[in-house]
Amino acid sequence: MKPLRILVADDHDLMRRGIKTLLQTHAGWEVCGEAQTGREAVSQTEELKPDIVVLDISMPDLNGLEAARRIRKASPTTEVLILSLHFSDQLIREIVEAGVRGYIVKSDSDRDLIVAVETLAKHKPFFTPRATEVILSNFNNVGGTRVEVPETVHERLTSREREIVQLLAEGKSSKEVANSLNISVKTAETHRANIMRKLQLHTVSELVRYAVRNQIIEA
Amino acid sequence: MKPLRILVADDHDLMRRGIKTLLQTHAGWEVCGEAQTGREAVSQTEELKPDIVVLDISMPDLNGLEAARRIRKASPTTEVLILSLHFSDQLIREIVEAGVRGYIVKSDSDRDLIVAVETLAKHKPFFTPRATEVILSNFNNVGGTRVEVPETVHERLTSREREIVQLLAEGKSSKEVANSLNISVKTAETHRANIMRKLQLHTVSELVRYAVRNQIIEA
DNA sequence: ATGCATATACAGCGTTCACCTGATTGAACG
DNA sequence: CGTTCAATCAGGTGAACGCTGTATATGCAT
Repeated sequence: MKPLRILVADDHDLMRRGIKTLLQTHAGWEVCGEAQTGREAVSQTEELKPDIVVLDISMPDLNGLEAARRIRKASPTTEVLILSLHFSDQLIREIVEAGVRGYIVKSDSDRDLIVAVETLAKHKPFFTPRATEVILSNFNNVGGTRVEVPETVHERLTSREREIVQLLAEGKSSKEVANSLNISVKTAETHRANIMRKLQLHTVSELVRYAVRNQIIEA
Repeated sequence: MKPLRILVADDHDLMRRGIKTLLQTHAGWEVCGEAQTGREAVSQTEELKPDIVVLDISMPDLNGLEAARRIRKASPTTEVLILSLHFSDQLIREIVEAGVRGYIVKSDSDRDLIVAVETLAKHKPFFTPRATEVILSNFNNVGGTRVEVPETVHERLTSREREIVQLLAEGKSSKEVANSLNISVKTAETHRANIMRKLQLHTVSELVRYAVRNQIIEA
């Protein structure tokens, strides 16, 4: 039984070493190389031909997403596991399009990392339930008129809803939104509820942070 | 020779496990506990009385900076090592003021972590050259003309209030804050009102943006 | 020691808001 | 011509919120 060979790419030394140590405690797994940038990850992959590449998304020189695209193109049998700091709908969509078949965030447990690598070793995809939800909701849109622009979940909002997202994120109550738009409070509340459901948010706080991340408003 | 006892606090499971593994490979060091939030870190510190606490700066419930303040106050002989994702001048000033004597960023090498812990174990401060520069430049300014105080209104909040700011910004209602802190809803509401008055804010939205700007929470 | 300010904690009361479960209209689309 | 969806609106309920006022402990300066 030859060992499973893994390449670890993360610009944070501490993180990289931690992941390396974690993986190496697993019997039959070997960390065959390390990289600190996306560019290094690509060249190391070509050189070492690992079975699996663990890629942090935020790396200098060449980010993890672009690195993943090149790795998948140059070496389609190499599986890629993307690590990101925060959960991101947009990112999931992009990595799936890039042919990546594994995604976890750093707050996921170390068990998830192990299971993800195990799964990818069998050339099967691994996504956490939360990520799967995003992929599924996106899958539903594929049948329709697909524009070439990668749309975020944000695009699924109607124009009216996007308008209201901003007002809410700016701190307006439903009543104030209603006054601003000359509609009834009830209508504003319905829009608000629809927005929250579509974006899977539950509090104003989350809405504000969403709006800041998506540059709808500034912090 | 009794072992050096270390508490590791980081909300990212992978990171925490990585750090733990790294530290434990060092002879004579023992990770006596782990925490996922600042609040856990404080209570674990009081309970376990570790020699050193390694604190990630961005944690839910109670951030690393505020946790450090409390740890230093409650247990002055316990050394604190702050871990942050990105280098930040402002953060360095704040942690130094909080009596923290060690600071590294996650892109520093694992050697730095080891050396930092070694140094703190001798109750000596550890800062990377880059951090030292910031501290020095700040020291120089103290005597001279201190260019406009970037001191936020934040300073005027009490420790309890800062704690509540974070919970509110994370999306908790007054009721949930009350439950988290085991106080009555009325008290939570009073704190909330005092915070809003002191910071001259009027909506949750403004509070969230304030918290994001001041790195109390992340967007 | 004796005030005085402050941090922390709590309550009543009235207003407002958010959330839930509905409905209706009109436009687009095949 | 039926379906889907965007946009509009309502009633009812429970919770949140703002305001005013109180209580206790602590620390600090006079």
